[in-house]
Amino acid sequence: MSRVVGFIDLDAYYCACEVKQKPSLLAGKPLAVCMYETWKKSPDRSADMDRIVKSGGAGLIAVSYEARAMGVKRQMSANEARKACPELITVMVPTKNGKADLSLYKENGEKVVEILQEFAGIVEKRSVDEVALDVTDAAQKLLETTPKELVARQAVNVSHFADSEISLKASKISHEAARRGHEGQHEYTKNDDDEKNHLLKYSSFDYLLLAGAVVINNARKAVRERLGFSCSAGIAANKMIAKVGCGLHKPNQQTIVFPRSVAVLLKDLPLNRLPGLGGDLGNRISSQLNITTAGGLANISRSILLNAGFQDADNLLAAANGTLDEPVKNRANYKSFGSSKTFYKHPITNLTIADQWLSNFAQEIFDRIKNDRNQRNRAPTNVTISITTDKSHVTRTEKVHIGWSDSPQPIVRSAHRLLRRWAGTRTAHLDIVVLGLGVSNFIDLPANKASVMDLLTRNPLHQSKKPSSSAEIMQPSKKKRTIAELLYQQATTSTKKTTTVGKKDSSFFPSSNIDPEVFAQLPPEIKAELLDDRTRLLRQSAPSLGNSHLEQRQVKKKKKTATTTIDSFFAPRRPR
DNA sequence: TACGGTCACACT
DNA sequence: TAGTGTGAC
Repeated sequence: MSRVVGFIDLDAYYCACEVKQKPSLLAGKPLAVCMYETWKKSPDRSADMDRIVKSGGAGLIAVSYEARAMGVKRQMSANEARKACPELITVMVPTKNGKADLSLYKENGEKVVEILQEFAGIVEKRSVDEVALDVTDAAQKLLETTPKELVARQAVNVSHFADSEISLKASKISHEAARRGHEGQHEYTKNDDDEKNHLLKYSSFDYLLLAGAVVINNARKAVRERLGFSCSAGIAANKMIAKVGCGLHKPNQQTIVFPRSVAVLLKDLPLNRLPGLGGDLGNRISSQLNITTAGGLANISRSILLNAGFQDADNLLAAANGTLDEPVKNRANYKSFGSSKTFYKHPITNLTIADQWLSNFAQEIFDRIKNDRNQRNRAPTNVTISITTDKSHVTRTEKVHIGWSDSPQPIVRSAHRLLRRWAGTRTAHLDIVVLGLGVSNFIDLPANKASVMDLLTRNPLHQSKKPSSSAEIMQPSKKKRTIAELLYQQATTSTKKTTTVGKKDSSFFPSSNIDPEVFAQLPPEIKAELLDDRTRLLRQSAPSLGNSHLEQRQVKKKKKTATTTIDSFFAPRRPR
């Protein structure tokens, strides 16, 4: 069953966030946001401070359309950019605790998603500035209440069409040129081509797309009016084509791709503008099969693709034909949070410094967790550190119990433990060039903080088996402790006796105040987690056998055996 | 001499 | 599962 998908991309988003901070200074100006100088120690600058820098600054991470028009490119450094465009205003990214602080952009991005959720049943947050919406239902409703001719007229008034001359011209230019800006990138003005299009006969699905375009336009208008952000959009029968359509006219414009226009749109579209083919895979396809466009790929037979070693031939062809139909995911928030920093010029050499940074990261991440937890009653269960040296890039993960804990300590301790797991016996010259920390694997929490603590905490005054009222359990005989604290105590006070893990539940917490009966009733995965924590903590007190030298791997250098399939966002998971 | 900091996901 | 690698913004 065909869907109506809108793909929304916020225009020069980081710049727009900065304009929102200081409109009188920045609105309408050629503007770029640059990185802080990662190698220098300088005072933090919070989001609300004046962060305009007249010299210095690292690479650009966002460029306003005004600046793009004057030749400023994203891969420039701030100094290069000012040279190319003397009137350019460069704003440095906010910093906190000695690293970039992207919360200004993240928080605004979440507000955008909240607004968009009013307009679509299914909302997929794809990045800080991109959202895909399934607006099929909303479009249908609109058609039920409004004459279709009127809907079509409204849509035509605010939309481009993918098969207009100007759209097709935009489809032919390169990936990089599309970013630089082109003729199609100006505020919408009506053109005869689109009017002509309107005179064509619409199919019933065309009307649905037109209705979707009206919905998307309303959504964009709401974002602009309430938050001040302009955005561009594509409307099509699937996510991938909606994204391609979105790129045809920017900023602050939207483009409809009718099914009949898909082939002509893709015919001369550079191959690397197909999502997922912008990197190695696209390059390999291009060079091995001697093609440069999506249309060219569409003409290659499946067997030739397979013979050339592209196992994902079916999806590649579906992408090239515009029929790849990955549904819009119902996910409006992140699946993981992370924090990282490069130390290129001054690599981290010892555990103490690394510990400090990890603690910083943990605090930042924990702030996000608390916020997220209050809104969504969920918490992560995995902690991962990521370490890059000259020679290697590795990650190390372990389980963590956070729950409703009010302290970042569980994350800090995990991070420090993982660091040592990586470092092994080596204590000097760690040479860490990039250090990162992340949390993932969110689980839903019981809505009520008290209830979980009550469940897991034995209260000697109330041993009865009948379920206690919360009023009863809310009067603890002594201060309740978190699971982490209990486990920690357990581990550190326990003798080195060997325990058969997993054999008899009730013997596991002899000196803790977790009620064994309660523990026995816990879901198996929670049990396992607690037991894992415990054994790990016990193990921690034993001398660790450094094995980092065995774990080191050569940094991958442009292996041609990359197996990545076309953009995982768009490609259906292959059956296994 | 240096794409910064985060994301999601496929594969094994 | 934990870990590696790619791709994208």
